[in-house]
Amino acid sequence: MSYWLMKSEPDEFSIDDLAKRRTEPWSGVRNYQARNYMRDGMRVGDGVFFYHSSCAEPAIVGIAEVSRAAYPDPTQFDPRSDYFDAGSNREEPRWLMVEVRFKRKLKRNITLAELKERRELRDLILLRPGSRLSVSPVSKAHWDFILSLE
DNA sequence: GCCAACGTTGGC
DNA sequence: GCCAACGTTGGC
Repeated sequence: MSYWLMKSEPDEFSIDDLAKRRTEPWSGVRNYQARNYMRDGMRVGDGVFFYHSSCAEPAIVGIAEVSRAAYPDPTQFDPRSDYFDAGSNREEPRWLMVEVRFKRKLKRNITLAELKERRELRDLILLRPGSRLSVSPVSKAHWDFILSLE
């Protein structure tokens, strides 16, 4: 079992939205590294930290799990979608997505500021300078440590 | 293959 | 809204 962190802007899709929907196709990832993590790494049942980005208080706010492994993201084929990619095609889809299922909200939000204070987390990909990956791996040690902060 | 220009991300 | 960091694009 592996662990991951996925970013979402709460104005677009928040942990409360996921709680209501129960499961959500994670469409719109248009970064090759993030796609490769989904394709090569993410398996059904993997743990996911749900992170709120681009907001007043960036933080890990909840836990989800992978409920479906990578499959082609249909929005790449839809000319009306913001995520349309004219360079992709159905025979060889360029972009993939996974589906995630809500597990629970954290008892309290663990803020980016707090994560940065913890020496134990200095290698967390989220905290690497300039890291903008919307999907990134989390080691079991980091996963367990972050949960211990809850 | 290089690299400048451009667009995006995301914290602040 | 600013801007640093990064990825992508496209001319050469």
